[in-house]
Amino acid sequence: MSETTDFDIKDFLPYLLAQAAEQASVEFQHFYKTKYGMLRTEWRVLFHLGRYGDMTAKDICDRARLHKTKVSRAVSALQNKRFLTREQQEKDRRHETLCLTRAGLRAYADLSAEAQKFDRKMTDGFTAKEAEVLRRCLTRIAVL
Amino acid sequence: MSETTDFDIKDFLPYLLAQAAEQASVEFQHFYKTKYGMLRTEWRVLFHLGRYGDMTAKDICDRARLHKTKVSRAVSALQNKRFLTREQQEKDRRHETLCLTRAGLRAYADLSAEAQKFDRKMTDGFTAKEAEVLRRCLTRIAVL
DNA sequence: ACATATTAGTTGTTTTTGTAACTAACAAGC
DNA sequence: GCTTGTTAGTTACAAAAACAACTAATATGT
Repeated sequence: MSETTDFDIKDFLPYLLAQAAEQASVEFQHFYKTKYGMLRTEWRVLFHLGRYGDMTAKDICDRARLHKTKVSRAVSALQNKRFLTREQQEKDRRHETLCLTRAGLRAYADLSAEAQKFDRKMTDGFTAKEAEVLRRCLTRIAVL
Repeated sequence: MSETTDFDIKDFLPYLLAQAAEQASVEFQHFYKTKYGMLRTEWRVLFHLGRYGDMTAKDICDRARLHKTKVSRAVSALQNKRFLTREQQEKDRRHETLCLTRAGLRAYADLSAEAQKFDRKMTDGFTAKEAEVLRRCLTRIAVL
């Protein structure tokens, strides 16, 4: 405990990241949780399908960097909520294309709009330059 | 899906924050998990005691913004690992002062040093200005 | 053609978390 | 002094995440 001078926890980047991420997550989950009873993974799967078009569960795993079990369960949940349907591909029956239903598309449009609003509100407090640096640094740390 | 133009998921700050935090967490957990078999909350509790001195579980809850049940379990786990002891206060027997043992202090010194190294390595890729902006933005978002 | 390996996806089991209900100790009002 | 309220901390139970083992379909090597 001698040479380890004064290293405050608020100087520790992983801690700052965790706290900031947690705060943002808790605030935004209001929208998909209370309004649609969705879990975070469900919201992400919905977003991917809505934004990037129909794809298989595997595609979502790769793009969203989610584990296949998480996606599998999120897909089932979204299906139970009638937000998507599955279509088995003929040439390879292991693949199922996931398609948003009318209701799924509506939920996506709503939540996506809220997300944009939320994002704007978050960056509001910063200058354009700061927001740009923040995004760039985060993208780099996240190895996206 | 019409007016909701092109809002990429990588433009969504909560997503970026979650991915960056996850990445940092996974990388750093190597130290406390593989070396000491600790969970993240245990590492945080250990850090607080090592850095800010003996205190009660309640103090840690407040400082670290952790729920009391999480802290309670982390304290038990650290006690089982012989990293801390509890001392009931005489004037108020509800309070227990948590004290790191010799082994606990050693683990703290080690992990704290690793944390500093890790933090430096993380910010290495950025300019001083960028790192400063990043920390300031995160601190603000985390409402610390 | 057939054994072996891969791939997409699901299911089951174990950890970890979150939430609520609980105990024990103290404080305050009257 | 005794009811009521508050605080520190634990425990029990439910929700969610992590991990491993599994099925079914296809691909590959010989």
